[in-house]
Amino acid sequence: MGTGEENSNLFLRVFDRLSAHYGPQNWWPGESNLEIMVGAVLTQNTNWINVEKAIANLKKGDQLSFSCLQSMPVKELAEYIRPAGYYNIKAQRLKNLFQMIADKYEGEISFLFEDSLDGSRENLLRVKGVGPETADAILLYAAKKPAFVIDTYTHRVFSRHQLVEEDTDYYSLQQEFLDSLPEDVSLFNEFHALIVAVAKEFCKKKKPRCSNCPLQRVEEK
DNA sequence: CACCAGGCAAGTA
DNA sequence: TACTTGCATGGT
Repeated sequence: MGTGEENSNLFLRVFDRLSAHYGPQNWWPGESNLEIMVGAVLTQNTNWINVEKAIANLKKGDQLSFSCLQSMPVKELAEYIRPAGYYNIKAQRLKNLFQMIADKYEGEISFLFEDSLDGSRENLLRVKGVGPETADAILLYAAKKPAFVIDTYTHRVFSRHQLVEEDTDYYSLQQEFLDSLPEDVSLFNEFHALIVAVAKEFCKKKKPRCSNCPLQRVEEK
């Protein structure tokens, strides 16, 4: 990957451009699978900086373990995660997630991750508050399974560069990535992180700065 | 001051 | 099915 040669696969060419421009992203920040899972819920429609504050609160109170979080009243959890915004609903969503792991995987996160990709995704999606992006983020970044994460940035960057249809949906867009990329967890990990990096610099909603974007004319072979 | 950030669910028509 | 709205703090 990223040999410097221009790749004939358009999506891999995008990856090569971004990889050459930005270098390794080292996602996902988080010291444990539990921390990554919690972060995946907390970052819903929320700046990552604020998620880090919420996680720091849990760590400071020595509450970042499955048993602590599982037994903690939802109202108390909400106070710990307050800086991440939407704290009441996110506290309930985290409780829903822990309850599913308790019910279906004996309270062991490792058992969830030992399940098949499709099986674990189904159970994650059944949790109220876990949608496709959150589920795939947990599967890719915590479980290290080949689930390609789609987010608003992915859609914005690729449609703005006219690499995909403007009105595509989550699963169609994800399928395009799965169809054109080798099934490689570290590639999926890095690619998603690189898309976020380029979007933050060049593809903000309000200020589209397209000059000097590393993806200019990537569609031409 | 307005706008946005690594979504999701529920309500409406 | 296709919009719209609530959820909420903190940075620019």
